[in-house]
Amino acid sequence: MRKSTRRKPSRGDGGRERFDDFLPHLIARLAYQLHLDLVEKLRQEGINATRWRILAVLAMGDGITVNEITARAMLQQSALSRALMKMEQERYLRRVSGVGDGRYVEVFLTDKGRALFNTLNIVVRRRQDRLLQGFSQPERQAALRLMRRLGRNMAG
Amino acid sequence: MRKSTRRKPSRGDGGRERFDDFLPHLIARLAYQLHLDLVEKLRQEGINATRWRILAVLAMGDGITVNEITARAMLQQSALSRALMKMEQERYLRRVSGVGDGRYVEVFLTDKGRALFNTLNIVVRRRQDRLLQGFSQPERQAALRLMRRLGRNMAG
DNA sequence: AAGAGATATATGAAAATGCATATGATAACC
DNA sequence: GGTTATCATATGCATTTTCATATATCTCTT
Repeated sequence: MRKSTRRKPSRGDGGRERFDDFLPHLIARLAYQLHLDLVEKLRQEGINATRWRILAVLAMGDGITVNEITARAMLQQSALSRALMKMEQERYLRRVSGVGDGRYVEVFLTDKGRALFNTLNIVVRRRQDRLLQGFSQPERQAALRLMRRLGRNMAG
Repeated sequence: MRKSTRRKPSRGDGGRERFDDFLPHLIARLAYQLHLDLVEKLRQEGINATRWRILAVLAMGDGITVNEITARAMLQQSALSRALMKMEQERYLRRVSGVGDGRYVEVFLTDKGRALFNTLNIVVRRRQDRLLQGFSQPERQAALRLMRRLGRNMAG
C-alpha cells in the first residue's frame, strides 16, 4: 500500500456547533481541568478527591451533620455515608450520635484528620496560584464576584 | 427527656477556613450545580450526561477519532470506548475503522443521533440563559473572556 | 522485511457512584 | 399514648468509572 494513503483521520467538517461561546461548557471544562490537577496532586499524598473534600469541609467547621457535609462537599449522601465510615475506621474523624436529637450524627475531625488537612492544604492552595497567574488583585476580586454571581443564578 | 435539650447540631465553630474566597472551590461548586441541572434535564429525555457530551462533541464536527472525543468530552478513554459501543448498538452513531490507518476509529453521528442532539440541544441551551440571567451583553462577553483566560492558565 | 517502539483502542477487574429503599429515630397529630 | 408523618443515615444492587494491561496497527530502523 502506498504511504500516502495512510493518514490520521481529519477533524471533520470544522463544526457547525461551537463550544467556545457556550458558558456552561467552558465552566465544565475548567472544572474538569482543575479536578484532574487536584486528583494528581492528592494522589501523591495517597488520598482521593472525595476524601479531600470531606476533610476540607470539616476543617471549615466541624461538628456538623452528614447532610450538611453533603451539600458543602458536593457529594451524594450515600457516597458520603460510605466515605465517612472508612475515614472513621482510619481515625481521621469521629462521629457522635446527636446529643439532643438522635436522628442526627455530628462529625468531627480528629487531630490526625486535621493534620492531614493541613498537609494537603498547602499543596492544594498552589492550584489557585496557577489558576490566577497573571491576574491583578482587582482582577482576582472580579473573578470571585463573577463566580458568586453565577452561582446565585443557578441556586435561585 | 426535656424538649429543650433536643436540638439540631449547630454548624461548628464558624469556620477557621473559608471556601467563599477560594476560586477553585467556587468553580467546582458552580460546575456541580450546572451538572445537576443538566442531568435532570436530560433524565427527562432518557439520556445521561456522558452520552450527551458525546453527542454534543460529535455534532460539533464528526468523523473524529476516539482520542479526540476523549479530550473534548472530558471523559476517560476507557469509559468513552464503552459508551461508544453501546451508542453504536443503539444506532446513534457509526464507528468506521480508520481508512488509511487501521489503529484509528472514526466516529460519525447517524441521522438518529443527530436528531437526538437537536432535540436535546434546545433544552440544554436554556441552561445558559438561566446562568446568565441579569447579565448585560458586555458582562456576558467579560464572563466568557474570563473563563477562557482561566482555562488557558490551567492548560498551559 | 523482521523486529523494536509507538500509538490507538478495547477489555478485565476493582472501586466508586447513583438510585431506590430500608432502618432507626423523632416529631406531630388525633 | 399510639399511629402516622418526617427526617437522617445506611445499605443492596445495578451501572459507571478507573486503572492497568492487552491487542491491534502502524512507523522506523537496520
